[in-house]
Amino acid sequence: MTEPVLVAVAWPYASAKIHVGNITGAYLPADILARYHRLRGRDVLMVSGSDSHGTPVTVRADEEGVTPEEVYKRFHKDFIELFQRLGLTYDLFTTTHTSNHFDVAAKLFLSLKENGYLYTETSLQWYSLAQEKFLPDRYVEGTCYFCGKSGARSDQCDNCGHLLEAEKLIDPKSKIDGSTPELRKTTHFYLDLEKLQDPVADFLRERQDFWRPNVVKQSLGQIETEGLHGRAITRDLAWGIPVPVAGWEGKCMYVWFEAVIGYLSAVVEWSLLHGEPDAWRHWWTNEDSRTLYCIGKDNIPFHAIIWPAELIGVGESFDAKMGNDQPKPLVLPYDVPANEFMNLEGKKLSGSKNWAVWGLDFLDRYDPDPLRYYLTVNMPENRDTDWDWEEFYQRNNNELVATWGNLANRVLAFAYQHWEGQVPDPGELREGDQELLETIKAGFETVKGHLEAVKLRAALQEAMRLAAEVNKYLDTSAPWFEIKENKDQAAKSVYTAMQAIDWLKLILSPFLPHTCEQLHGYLGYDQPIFGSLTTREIEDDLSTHEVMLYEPGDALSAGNEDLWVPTTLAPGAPFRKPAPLFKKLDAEIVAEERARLGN
RNA sequence: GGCGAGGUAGCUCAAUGGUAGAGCAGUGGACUCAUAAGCCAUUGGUUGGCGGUUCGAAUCCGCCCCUCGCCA
Repeated sequence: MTEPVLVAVAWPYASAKIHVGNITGAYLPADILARYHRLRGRDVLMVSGSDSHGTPVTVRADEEGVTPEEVYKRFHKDFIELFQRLGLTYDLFTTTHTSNHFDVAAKLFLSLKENGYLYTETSLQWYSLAQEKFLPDRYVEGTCYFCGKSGARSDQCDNCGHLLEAEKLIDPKSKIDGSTPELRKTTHFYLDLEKLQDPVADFLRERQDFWRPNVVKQSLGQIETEGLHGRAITRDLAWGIPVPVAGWEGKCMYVWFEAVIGYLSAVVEWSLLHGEPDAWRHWWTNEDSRTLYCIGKDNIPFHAIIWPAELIGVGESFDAKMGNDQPKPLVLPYDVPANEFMNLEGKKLSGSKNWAVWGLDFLDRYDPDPLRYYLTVNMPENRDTDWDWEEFYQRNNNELVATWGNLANRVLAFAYQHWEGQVPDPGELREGDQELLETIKAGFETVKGHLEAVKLRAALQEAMRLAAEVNKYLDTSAPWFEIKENKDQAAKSVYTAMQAIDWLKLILSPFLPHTCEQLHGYLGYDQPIFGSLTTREIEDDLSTHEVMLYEPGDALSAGNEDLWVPTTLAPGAPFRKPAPLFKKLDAEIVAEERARLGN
């Protein structure tokens, strides 16, 4: 066992399709990091799942006349298909609707309760007489008593911006069926964030030097100016995890409280599926464990404040409930590299207006690596970015195809033709050859530095810059001239370029896994770099659920060896006939794709 | 309203008090192994606005404008 790295990825909510903004915001950066750490030989576990509970799922189910379970499963199935096709190496992609997650969430809830971090409070909530259930604030609309505008939510008027007191709202109506709700008293559990404020602030201050400023400053700023206040963690709702306390039947844990617990429960489920029930402790109770949370900026407070607060409040109690005699506390987040948002052609993404590029739809027309490339060079790491079809087209053709794909193809095709599928023997390398190789070798260090700091754009740009260096080298040495005069000299040039490509293949593989694997095969390797993704149907006490699993298999990265090093390409070794790695796109796709938007 | 992030070349971004840079696009050139790809050269900026501190400000301070997120 080596250094544990837990890549914890945002849980997609199971009532909306996934678009490119979701992918670049959280899922893709997670996979790039996971694959990088796999290459480093670390014990990587990347987990997530469908966030399957809560009111929006039940509302959709009612509209369609099906059960909430059917709704979540439909979206869940699509998530798995998308992630599999994109090559996102989730060691486990599961769902919150499993008996394991229910059990872990209950243990966590009870740990917080026993440790004195939960309290109860009674408040007034809207109750639908027609549906015989409570309604969340955002499902009740009425007329604003400040500006007189109709369509105001019961807690806030979007027109004038005033916060509203529910009982003063004029003519309240249920958004679901138009009936008139009434206010009723209800009691809920609250997480005592006030009590946890100081340790959470300390936790943030310890990390403020290396966390992204928008994550840490926002969180600390809020604590220092307003302080933290208790938040309700239960709801009057049937679709979710029952509150594990006698007399609380009919109430469930609130989704934002329960879904983040998935980062823990998914690791427990992975351990159970692999027949090592205690394995989860390697990532969760090991002080050397590094946990990285890949999320979008809308989720910052949950991951930088509330989830750490839950973990601090739980202390050693969860481990004790899992049956360990010498229980340890749970590991707090090492980093929360939250991304900003991606817009589309200058406007905010909107699912309801179909102003979006949907993941599965994209993959029906294009390959996964061009998507991964464009989403990485344009990743919203520091600010909001824009998906622009013209730019996608340009970057695909001018960068991915021209700089990198063409480099690999021109060198391997030339070598295959003139050396009959064997790596040329260069003999002694010339000064210029060695210089190029030193330049590319240095890339292992610079790209590593960027990846460790979670600067994925910079890492990929550096790798592409190195590919351009090889193109320059080829222009200078010009093996197509050398071969006419002296094949031995050409062998030196071609070998040097092949060696550089072999290294760049590894450096680029976290970003472009499909085509790098392909290139890896052309270069003559039989053992793949990475493992593969499979799905399985799991049956438990609650239901059945589909999971996606990453299986390292016999891949090079399956072991604990650090592969992030320049290896030597053996002269004389056989390699395979190459083919282009990427497709050049037609300029017409820009207009075609733009025409699809907003319909 | 409060807490934050961002605003630099046509586009995407870099530059933490010391001559504003890179990639792409644009323009010009020589070449041909390669997906008409690659290479060399080059045009292009009132750093959102106003004011202040400083010998010197994209950078520090104040006010304002715009975009985005969270909270109330």
